[in-house]
Amino acid sequence: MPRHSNSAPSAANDDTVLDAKPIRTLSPMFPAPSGCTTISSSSAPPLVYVTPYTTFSSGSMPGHPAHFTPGMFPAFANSPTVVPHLATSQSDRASPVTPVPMSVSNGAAHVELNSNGPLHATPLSASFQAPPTMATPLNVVGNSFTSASGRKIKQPLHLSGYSIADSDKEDSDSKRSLRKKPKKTPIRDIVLLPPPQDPREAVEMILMTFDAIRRRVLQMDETKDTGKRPDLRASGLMMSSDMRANKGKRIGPVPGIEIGDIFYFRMELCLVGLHAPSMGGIDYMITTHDNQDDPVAVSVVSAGGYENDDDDVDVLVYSGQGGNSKDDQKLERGNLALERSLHRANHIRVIRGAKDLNVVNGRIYVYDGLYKVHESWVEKGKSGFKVFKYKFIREPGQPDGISVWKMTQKWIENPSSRGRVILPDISSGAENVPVCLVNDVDNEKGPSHFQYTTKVKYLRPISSAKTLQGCTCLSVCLPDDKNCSCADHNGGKLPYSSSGFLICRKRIIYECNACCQCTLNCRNRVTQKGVRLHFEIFRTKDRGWGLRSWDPIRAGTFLCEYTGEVIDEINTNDHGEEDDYIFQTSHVDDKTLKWNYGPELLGEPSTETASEVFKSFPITISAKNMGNISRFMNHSCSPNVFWQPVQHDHCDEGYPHIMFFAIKHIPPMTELTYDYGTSGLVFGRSKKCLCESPKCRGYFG
DNA sequence: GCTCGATCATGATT
DNA sequence: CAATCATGATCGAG
Repeated sequence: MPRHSNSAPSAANDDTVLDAKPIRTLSPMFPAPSGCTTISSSSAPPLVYVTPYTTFSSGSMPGHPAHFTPGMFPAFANSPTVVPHLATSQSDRASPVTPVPMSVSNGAAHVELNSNGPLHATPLSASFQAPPTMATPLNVVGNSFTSASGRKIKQPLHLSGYSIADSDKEDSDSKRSLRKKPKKTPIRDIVLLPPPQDPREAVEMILMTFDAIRRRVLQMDETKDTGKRPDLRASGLMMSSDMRANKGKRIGPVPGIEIGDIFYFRMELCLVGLHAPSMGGIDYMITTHDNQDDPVAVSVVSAGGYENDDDDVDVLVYSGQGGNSKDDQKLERGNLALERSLHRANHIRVIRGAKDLNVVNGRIYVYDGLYKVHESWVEKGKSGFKVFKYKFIREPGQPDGISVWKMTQKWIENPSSRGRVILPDISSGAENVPVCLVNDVDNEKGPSHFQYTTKVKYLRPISSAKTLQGCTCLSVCLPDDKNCSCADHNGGKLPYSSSGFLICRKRIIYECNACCQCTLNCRNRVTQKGVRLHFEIFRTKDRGWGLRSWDPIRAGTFLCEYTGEVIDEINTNDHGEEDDYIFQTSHVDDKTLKWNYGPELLGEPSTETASEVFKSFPITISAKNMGNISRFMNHSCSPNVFWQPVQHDHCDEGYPHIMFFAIKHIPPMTELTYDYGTSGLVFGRSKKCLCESPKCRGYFG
């Protein structure tokens, strides 16, 4: 039961209108009886929400300094042309084919209505008020707003290498010179990628780019004392380039974000429009109601920083902000917004923090869907000061969120608690971690027989003119060691972060080998140590068996190797059936290419062009008769896994190890898929694709 | 040598 | 603007 179907909209996304039935009084906060709430009839207005996919009124979209053209970015040279879908309504623009900046194309303009008339959504610090006409959507993303907000812009890292000839006239010098505030980073120096039409694609691209920059900054900064916080460096660069999705606050679901999505940094939540404050736990917006400002909460992050109990997955008791155990909390800011949300009964997004021991800081954020505040009260905290408490209850009918995470955590602690198990370890102890075989779907008893192997079986002894060479690093290879020949071999830098995440896709990664002086603890030995995650082979609805993980997986994490028999040619069996377990390096998809993006945004020239990096290798592997968990990984045109050639025990560069890594953060229990690619003109070998991706090519293999 | 908490300094956003 | 359920580094305990 994968929760993330590529095509099926979640129940929450259909939720365009807030239900008006919960009626509550404006129960006074002071004094409040501890632990109880007053419910009585009320005239509290229902809050109706219109999805942000309303059309833009002509001219409401401000001029945007960032232009891109298809093909400007190398890897998009053969991508479909970006459709300038606002061109018709933007006929007064200088250029009729100005593509839409990402943050605007995702539809940040929205309006809220209630039975009493329009309820205008106004950003907190917006200095303008839109005319209160019902028909006009209020655009909260205007450039004038963002520029006038006066936020401190950090100069980005050196940006060069690309230029955009087309400079905007709207943001003229005269306009700019009037402003005293620090001006926004000139975006024209950065090439923005075309915003994908699909909101999910847009969100994924933002997160992927963020993490690519973050990893690269981390790698660069390791040798210096300066420059901490790669997450902030990456997000600052992206924010100043307006590379973000779903800008502008909104109530309810965020396009492209699905329940269960996981995040590793608060800034990721900000970049995709899920939760704006970089530290604050409560995000709220000012609405107007009866000509009065009325704050309502839109999202909260429950990261366990306050004294909360978290036993029930559908209930969240959230503490108000402020006080800091040194003072009474006050009914202001977020606390006031939550109180107002109680009465307005609007949906609030909840992002739950959870412990993940695979991560250094041990924290992960899970989007858990929409909740409503059902009660509030005041109690004395441990320090004796007043603390606001808000009881959130999860709206029914939504896909499982944090409950999936809690379930898999239990299984990891005690694998026997996993039900519907056919085989507790399909590898029979060959892998470091047992691999469950399960079937939640039908009565199939398991895949047909094969020999489980963690090693590749070569046709003949691997021959190479060169012999293995090793580094002379003692103990472990260090990032600043100029004498490390292995770092040298990888282009001067160690290819993995200190915690073992791949930093950038390369044609081949060279890990330390048997000839190296360093120990097995060396960070340049990742894939050679084998499987680290809790995988399970599971029965899919309609695609046979598949692979997924109990652990949440961070982008860049090594998953497993494609093992099997190296073969010369693809054989059919006695019955003329094709070998369904072939791996070839024939095709690399867009998303894998994009994985390397980011360093370009840092001003680094692309060192290797796509054609060099992704030139195919002669190796063909069949996992039909023998193999490992990789043989169960299905194809998808929107994959979450890619392959990366790695060398660590021989030098024959035509026959590298094929290692799989996570493209993006992958929630537990999400099916792992990679792009099988197309073997070109081999008719008859193509199979109908069932991946349900909006970008599905329709066939593969 | 580790892991785990507590504490601290430095933060970006609205 | 100042407040904020971040981060990562550092230090000490176990």
